[in-house]
Order: sequence, then C-alpha cells, then structure tokens
Amino acid sequence: MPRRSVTDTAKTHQRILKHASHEFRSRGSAVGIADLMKDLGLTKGGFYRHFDSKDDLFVDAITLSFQETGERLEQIAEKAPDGQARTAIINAYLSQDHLDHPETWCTLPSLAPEIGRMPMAVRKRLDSTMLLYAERLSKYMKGETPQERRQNFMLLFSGMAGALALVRSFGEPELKQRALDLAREHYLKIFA
Amino acid sequence: MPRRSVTDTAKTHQRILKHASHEFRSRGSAVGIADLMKDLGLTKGGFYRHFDSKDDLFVDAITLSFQETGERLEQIAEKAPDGQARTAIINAYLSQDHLDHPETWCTLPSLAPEIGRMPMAVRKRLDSTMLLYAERLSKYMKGETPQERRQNFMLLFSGMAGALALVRSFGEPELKQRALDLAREHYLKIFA
DNA sequence: TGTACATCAGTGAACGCGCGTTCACTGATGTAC
DNA sequence: TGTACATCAGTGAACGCGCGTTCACTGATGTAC
Repeated sequence: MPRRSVTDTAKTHQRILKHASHEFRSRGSAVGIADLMKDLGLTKGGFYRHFDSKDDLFVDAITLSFQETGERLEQIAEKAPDGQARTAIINAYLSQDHLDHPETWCTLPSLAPEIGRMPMAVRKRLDSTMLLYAERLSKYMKGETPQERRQNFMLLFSGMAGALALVRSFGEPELKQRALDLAREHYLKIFA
Repeated sequence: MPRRSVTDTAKTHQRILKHASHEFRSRGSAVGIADLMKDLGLTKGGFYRHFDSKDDLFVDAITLSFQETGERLEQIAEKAPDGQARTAIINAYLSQDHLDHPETWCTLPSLAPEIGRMPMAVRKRLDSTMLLYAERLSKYMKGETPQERRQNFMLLFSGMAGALALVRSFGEPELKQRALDLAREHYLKIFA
C-alpha cells in the first residue's frame, strides 16, 4: 500500500494512540503491538512509521490517558452545582462506571504498579504527566494554599485508586459492591 | 536425575513457592517459569511435578505472600508499646523499607490491578486469602464492632496500598520521598 | 531383613505460539523546477 | 499548471527470542512380599 497524505497519517497516529491508551488501561502494559494494529485494520510492520518503540507508545498513551481523565473530571466538576465540585469528582471516581470501564477512566488503578516497574527513562517522562493531572484537578481540592490542595489531591486520588484496584481484584460481585460503596462513603466524608 | 525423598520433594515445593511469591511481587505476574526454576538451580520441565499450571502457582504464591505479610505486621503490632499497635502498623506499611522491597512486603501495591485482570477462577480463589488477611489484622483497627474494624482495615489498607503504588510509579527520588512522608502523616492522623 | 518392582522428581529436548523489531518493496503523495 | 523525482505510510515476510506446557527417559526412593 502506498504513501498516505499528511492528514491521513496524523489521523492514523491518533487512532493508534487512542486505542493503545484504552487497551493498556483495560488489559495491562503487556498488550501486543500486532493486536493493537490488527484492531485498527493495519499490520504490525507499519507501527514503526508512527512510534520509535513500544515504550515510546506507552509513554504517549499513558499521557493521553491522564489528559482524557483530567478533562473528564474537570467537566464533571464544572457541571456540578455550586460547592459540589469535589463531591461530584469523588462520586464519579468511585462510580460503578469507573469500576466497570477501566479503559475510559483513570490510569492509576489499572497501571500504577506496572509503571513502577518500567525503565527509569519511562517513569521520568511520566512524572510531569502525572503532576499535570494533579495540577489540573487540585483546584477542586480542600485547602487554603495551592500546596495544601495539591497534597490533598495526592492523598485523595492515591487512596481512591487503591480502593478501586482492590475492589477490581475481588472475584465475588457482592464483595465488590459492598467495598465500593464503603470507599465512596469514606472519601466523601473525609475529603468532600 | 532420579526420584527424590518425600522430604526433599516437599522442600523443593516450598522453595519454588517462596521464590515465586518474591518474584511476582517484585517483577509482576509475567515472571517466567523457566527463570524461576533456573534461579533455584532446576530446569523448567520439573516445575509440573509440583504445580498443575502457572495460574496454580500464582494463586499459591499470592496466598503465601498475604500470609507472610499478615504474620509480619501482626508481630510488629504485638511488639509495639501498649496502644501503639495501629501506629506501628501504619509506620511499617508506609516505611522506606516497604517502598524499596516489594518482594518481602504486601502484595496489594505490587499486584492488585494484575489480580483484577486474572481469570475469574483465580480471583475467586484469592478472595478468601484476602479476607483472611483482613481478619487477621482487623483486630488492630479502630472501631466498636468487628464489622467496623474490618471496614476500617479495608479503607486503611487499600488507601496505603494506593499511596505506595503511586509513590513507586514516580521516577524522581525527591518526589517519591515527599509523597511517602505525606501519606504516612495522613494515615497516622486519620486512622491511628 | 532382603529382594523385586513400581513410583515419580528432575532433565533436556521439543511443541506451537506470540513477542518486539527490521526490512525490501509498493505506489500514491509531496516537492522542486 | 505540468512534469520528474524523492519521500514515506503501510505490507508481509522474516529475525531472534522467550513463553507455558508436554514427554520420553533416568535412576534413586518407596513399597509389597
């Protein structure tokens, strides 16, 4: 197949990125390049016209994930009634929808431990991505100073991510339900 | 090589289990059977005299992990001065040692998301393991009733696990240090 | 207590399979004049 | 505006490698008499 126009090339690049960011979140970082490309109707050879390596794709896909989730939570906060932004964020983060759809939500409960095992080069590049996510949502946190709000963001989000990861690890549906409800009530009480 | 005595066979079984439980925690569930056996001076073919499949090994190794960590935290709680058991547990869980040595500590911050992606059969078998871990440590939690203490265990441990997983994902050492200290102070304040 | 035989822990080669990456090739797109 | 040529997105085969699992074989251990 022949060369493509610059706009088509850019579109393909974005399609790979978006699909990878969904697949990594729902299936983990071990998702294969051949599978990703096949899902898009492409062959694996063409991948390297868009990314230097799988690690490169991973960094870009995770960055996109944090951007998507940041934007989504920002919108939820903005649409909430006055003074209810933080409550809305917590309810959304600990919702049934987030539990059931890792692919369109936060990367942390899906991939945090795997990111921790990535090469240092990858993790350094993701630091700024995560700090940007924190910056974007800190404004909705409790606290007098920006620093205090940033700290509360770290505590709230790492806590909710841990809760969601634990709930997802349970097999029994009833157990999952009870644990998710418990976590939601707790974080609303402590942070909202 | 010939057949081994029943005691030697049992020892080898335990050696595989213990090593696997360390390796899964430090490198993730993708650790290979050939590597595990080689580390113990054995060849991969012999693995199937001890376990039916890798999934079987995984379940047993994770079960051992929770038992080890449960026992370890229990001892820390028992050795603590009167009324300091919970404080001692939180300080140990959010210690530099836990941050740096996933292989000998809690499975949750290392593997919770990966467990969530395992076949249902595996997850169902791990439910009881995790509930036993909860049962064992709930007695040190705040709360009037056993149920309340169990709930506080879930919230505290999923929160601390999430914090540890996030801290481990950071590349920058300074950032890690600050985030770990922040989490420790927070959980001591909220739960101790 | 001694002998004959069945059991099975561990080896090492092989199974089919999937991985990330490379590469010669194609032909439409983009560019230079 | 039209022509000649360079570029490069995508294909499909191949690279070396590692995966989980199976299997014939070995010989000391365990067992039955």
